Amino acid sequence: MSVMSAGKLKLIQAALKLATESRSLTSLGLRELAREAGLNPNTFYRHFRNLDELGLQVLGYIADELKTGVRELRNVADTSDQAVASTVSFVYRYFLENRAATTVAVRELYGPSPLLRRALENQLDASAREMAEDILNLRLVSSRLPQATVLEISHMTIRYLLFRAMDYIEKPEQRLAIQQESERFINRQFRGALLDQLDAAELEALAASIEHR
Amino acid sequence: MSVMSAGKLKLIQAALKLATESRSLTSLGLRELAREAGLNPNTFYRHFRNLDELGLQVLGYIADELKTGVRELRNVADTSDQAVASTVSFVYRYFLENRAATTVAVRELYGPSPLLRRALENQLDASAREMAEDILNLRLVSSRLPQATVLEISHMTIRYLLFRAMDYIEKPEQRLAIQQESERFINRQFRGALLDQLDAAELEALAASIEHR
DNA sequence: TCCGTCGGTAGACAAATGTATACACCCGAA
DNA sequence: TTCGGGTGTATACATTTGTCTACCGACGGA
Repeated sequence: MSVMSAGKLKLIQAALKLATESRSLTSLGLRELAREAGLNPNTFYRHFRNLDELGLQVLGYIADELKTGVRELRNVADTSDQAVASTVSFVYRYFLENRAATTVAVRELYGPSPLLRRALENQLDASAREMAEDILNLRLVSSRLPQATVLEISHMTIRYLLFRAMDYIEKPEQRLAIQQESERFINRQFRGALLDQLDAAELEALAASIEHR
Repeated sequence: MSVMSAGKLKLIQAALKLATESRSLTSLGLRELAREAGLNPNTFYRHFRNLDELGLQVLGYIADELKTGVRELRNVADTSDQAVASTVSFVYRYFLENRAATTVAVRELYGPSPLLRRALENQLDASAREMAEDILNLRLVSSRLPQATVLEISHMTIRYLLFRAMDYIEKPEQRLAIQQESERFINRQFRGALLDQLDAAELEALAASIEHR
């Protein structure tokens, strides 16, 4: 994936552009693609067997883009006090910078091509596992929460943020609201889960801490 | 919408079928549609000006289907003790019975046509408002929760259930797990929100109730 | 120097698509 | 009975699509 001829790159970027602004990735035409890339239609065949293969390569391309973001995410969460707020802010800014990749991912996650869907699901699962690991390693939540619960909430959160990113991208005036709403989403999930785990003594301690506020 | 000639109905149902099993609604071809419906291509023009108009009418069609379900939903929640569990179960069974409409809704909610997206968003907003009303009227949650919070959680829940319905439909062996996971999702949201509202005294009461378990 | 592979182009083909015009049938109103 | 609108069909046409075969320049290794 790292070394790629100019034409192939042009085709992939053309696919991203068209998939974002007009159609779904699965319904792109070969000639339409070549036209957008400024290439001869037949050049397509030099790089891809068919349109499905192009779709997969596009997914690989955006996966690369998104992976670099997840790595940076770890650093952010590491150094931040308010991990949730800064993580949410970072994630959305990141989706915004990669709006084409984000849009394609959202559209194809439940789109018509089983191949692309599987690939995307695996990608999201991997991200959820990484997120859960980070949360556990950095002790961001009470150790009372079972690992499975943290993983489940990570799953939900990632999907939630991904879909909500579409609104974040397209409705600039709502960005702040979406960000805060997302923070509430995450906090409620973890607090609700924690509530299920606490015993009476811990609840009393919690009550005391509130009293001293 | 109620009275409709046979050919028009055939075309709409053909669109639903094709959109479910192969393509996105926005990428359907006029001839492909007529072929599936067993009609002459030109018959299309007797009922629709263009393909966008067909899309809108399909949305209206599935909105009708889904609305009847929401009404029944109220009755279920009314008579049930474990409102969350039975509601979730009902909603998923309902989506399963209307899998074509559900699939189309999921695909087009963030799809390429702004027209269809707006229409679907309005539909979901209306459902969320109805859900929030029901929750408040039936006193299903503590009155300490602000109305805005209930509405926000309703929004999130509806979107969550809608998207998760795709997996529910397509992965029969995971249905029970998805159902239980969805219940946890909803319960955590409400409990987490409640935790934010409680004062110290109420927390102690909660602790006492746990102790007596 | 030669030669093979890689990336790109040119031209051609059958097939499919959206759309226009014109024709045929049914059925209710005048 | 006649007439007109609603519904469906037949034919036709330009355009677009995917794909095939053939040609071309560049360039790296023998």
